[in-house]
Amino acid sequence: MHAAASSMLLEEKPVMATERYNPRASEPKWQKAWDAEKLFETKNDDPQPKYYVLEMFPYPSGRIHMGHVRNYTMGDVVARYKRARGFNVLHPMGWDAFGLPAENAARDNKVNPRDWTYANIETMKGQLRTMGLSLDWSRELATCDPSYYRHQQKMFLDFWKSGLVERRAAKVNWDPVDMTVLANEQVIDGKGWRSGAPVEQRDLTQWFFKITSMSQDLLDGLDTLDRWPEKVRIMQQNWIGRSEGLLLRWKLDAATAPAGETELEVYTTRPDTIFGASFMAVSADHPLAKKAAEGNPRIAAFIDEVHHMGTSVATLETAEKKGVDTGIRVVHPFDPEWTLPVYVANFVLMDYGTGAVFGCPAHDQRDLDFANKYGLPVRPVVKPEGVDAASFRIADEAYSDDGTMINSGFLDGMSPADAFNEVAKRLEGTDLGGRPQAKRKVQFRLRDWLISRQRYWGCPIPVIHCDACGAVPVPQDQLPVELPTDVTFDKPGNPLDHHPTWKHTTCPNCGGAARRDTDTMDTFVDSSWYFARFTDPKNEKAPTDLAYVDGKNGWLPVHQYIGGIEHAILHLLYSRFFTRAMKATGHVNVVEEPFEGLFTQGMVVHETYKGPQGWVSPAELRIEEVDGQRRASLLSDGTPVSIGSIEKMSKSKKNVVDPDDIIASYGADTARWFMLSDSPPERDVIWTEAGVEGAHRFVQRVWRLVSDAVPVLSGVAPETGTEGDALAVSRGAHKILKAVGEDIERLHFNRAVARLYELTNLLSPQVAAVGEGKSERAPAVREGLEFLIAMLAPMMPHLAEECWHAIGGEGLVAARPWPDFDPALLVDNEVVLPVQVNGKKRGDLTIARDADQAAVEQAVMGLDFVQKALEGKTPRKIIVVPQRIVNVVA
RNA sequence: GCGGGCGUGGCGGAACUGGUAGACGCAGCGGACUCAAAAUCCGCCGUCCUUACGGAUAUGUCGGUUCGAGUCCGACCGCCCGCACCA
Repeated sequence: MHAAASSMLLEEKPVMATERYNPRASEPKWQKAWDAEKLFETKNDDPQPKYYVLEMFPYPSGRIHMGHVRNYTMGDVVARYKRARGFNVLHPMGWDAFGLPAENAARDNKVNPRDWTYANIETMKGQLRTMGLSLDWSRELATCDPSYYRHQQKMFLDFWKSGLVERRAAKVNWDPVDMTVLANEQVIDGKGWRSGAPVEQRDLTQWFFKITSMSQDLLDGLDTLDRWPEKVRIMQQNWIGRSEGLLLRWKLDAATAPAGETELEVYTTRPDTIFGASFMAVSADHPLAKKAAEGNPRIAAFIDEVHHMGTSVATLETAEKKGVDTGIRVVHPFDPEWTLPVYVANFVLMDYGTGAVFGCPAHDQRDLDFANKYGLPVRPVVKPEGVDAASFRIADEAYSDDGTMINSGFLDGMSPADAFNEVAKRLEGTDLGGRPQAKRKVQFRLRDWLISRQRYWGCPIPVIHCDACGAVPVPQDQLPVELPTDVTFDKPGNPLDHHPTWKHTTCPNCGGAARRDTDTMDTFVDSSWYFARFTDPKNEKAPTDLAYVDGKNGWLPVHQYIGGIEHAILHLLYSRFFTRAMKATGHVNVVEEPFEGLFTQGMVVHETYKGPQGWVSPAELRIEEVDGQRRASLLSDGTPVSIGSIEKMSKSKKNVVDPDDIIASYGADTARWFMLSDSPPERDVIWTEAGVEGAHRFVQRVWRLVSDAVPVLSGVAPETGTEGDALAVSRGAHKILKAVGEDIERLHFNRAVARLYELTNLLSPQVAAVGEGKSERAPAVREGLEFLIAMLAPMMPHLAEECWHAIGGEGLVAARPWPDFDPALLVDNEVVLPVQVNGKKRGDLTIARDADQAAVEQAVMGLDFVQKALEGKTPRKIIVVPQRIVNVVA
């Protein structure tokens, strides 16, 4: 048995007497049959109830991988199942086609990004077709197509008009070699991920979507998403990061204040600890810090140091709390005699709150570290319950839990929550410079969405810059602003900017010479509305058709969205924002939440192998078992290879299995079945050769079962059994039919798979029995077999068609309804009750289903094993849980 | 550090709202068929004691609630994921 089992199977010829199922012949045949019937083309005005199932669309990188196979198989099971259940199912597919890899390919291989992308789409589409997915290809879209992005440009302009778009200066990561902005993830240890050059913080004027204007709404909306994983909702909640606090202005001590400065505004969520304050800390970018640095080289040097501190996670994590005293002092709001120093500190962020905080060392770890370093006072103002106020001390660990106020004048004895309100109330009523000294403020962590990218292969921002008129929208009739095709990638920087003519145009306003915006949109914009576009993908007039996009006869929200957990925050949050923005601008009717149900599937993982020359792919090696130990060696020359840990399939570790190879050797159904077996869908699945072979064995087993059934069941009409073995068969089949339906509804595919194994195990001997002349049960067996085929259909659709055809079924299984179970068959007249004595199981009792307490008690006491276990004692009580269990307590 | 999740046979995993722990699959072992092998079919398969019948023990560890705990509660140990100076 070796990893490259494909070659073995390819040599196999159907020479045996028993005909094996041949997926290579069957699968294309049934795919053609579905296409010919246009079975999966969805009509918007079909009267049946709508069901929209969507898997996250792929980036056209060139080839599909096993993660796609898993994702799309799950979606396909749901789609086919719901279709069988009588829904008008929308199950579309498209391409997230803009992005940097196309530009890299263009630079490295001298191919046009468009050509590269469309060639990849062709390849991948062919691969997806071999999987036998029930997709409506007539709705296919690619985000790089002007017919798609023209509408995106229109919506950008609509959003702008509605105040949801803003152009402003922002600090960005600038790679001075590549001459482009980098995303935070692309900055590694303070250096550009590709150029390796130290990244600079630059102020650039950029376009933003004002997602923060919807912070509260995006947060509240999470509560309505009860079919989302808790985990994802919590991640989004933390990302939005709501906090309630106080904006509080401290008066500067006039003797120490720089000219023209009179106050310092801070944001705090702990105004209750105001009597524990011992210093102010401002960010290096704070105006007051800049003022203080004028004429003070020490402060200027410190600010400079902070600016050059790396931005990487590692740097921030280990960075010591540092600061420098500005010499400025502020006056405490409740004690004019009490002044506190103002520091510039490296741990204060300019873009959160006001860029300034008051430090309360006793109750905040950062402040405590800072205070201990600079010898600042540490005064506890909240004490835990049961601790003496006079002796309560804080050394190295700040106290941040609840308690009672101490050392705080008029706040003493209050709870921190009451103290918060008291301080807020008093300072809201105190005048400073003609305004209340404090104001309650809800603050969010969420930042506005910076969408400008200095890239070529993205959606052009439809704006013209005129020296006289400023930033002017491109008029409707000039949309789309299309990307030029004659671009070069040999210079660093933005090819759109380098293009000799593209950016030069005239101002739509004044007619004077003007320039196009050469930035393109973040590709997350493209994926923030594709699910809406699928509802009417050919519409040339508008992004969506209001009659079909949502509302009474519309598709949205997506009923079941399936994809990777890696999109838990950005893609899903952006889509939630975008849908709200579309509603605000009239592109959807009512929907705010685009995805009603969300499922995040686990990854496909595989063992890794390492030889003397580095990582080795599974296809290059052989695995044998020697004395219970698995050993790997190279196929080529037998060199031993060490078996490493199980990790996510990746090119760098070479632990990838190509879906094409698997489908070519085992067929799509085997790959699909394996993806659904064993592992719960939300968990990682380990791809193993043994597992695939197991799945393939089952395919053949089902085929054999049907082949055996053909001669004896062909002319038999299905019927539910009423007595004897026929009844037993029907009981089993109906029970499993019910369970599998429920499992699929809950996306518990692995359990559905286990039950289908059970049904196969149940039917095999029955088909044999019919063959041996026990024909009284034939109708029941026939019915069970039809159930099996119907239930296999969403998972292994080709095999199901072939089986259905073989037993003389009419039409296509894919077009048939899901069978109904008979609830009457699910209840037995007799039940087997486990009998416990003192909580330990001692045996079983078979008794009438409706036996009452007394009857059960009497029957139980008559059992030998109960008497034996009681050892002569009299039971104190007998607990009977109807149809469940009996427990005799002695 | 904060937040979330998970610990069940050799392995992946079942076990509904507390009610027979280990469904189903993989691997393994034994047998049938075969000249032989593959494929297939039948049987066994947590651990310990016992020839067997049967018994004891067992869901990371310790304790609790309960007639009864994999499931609920508390403490601890271990692993995984997310966030991370957000005042």
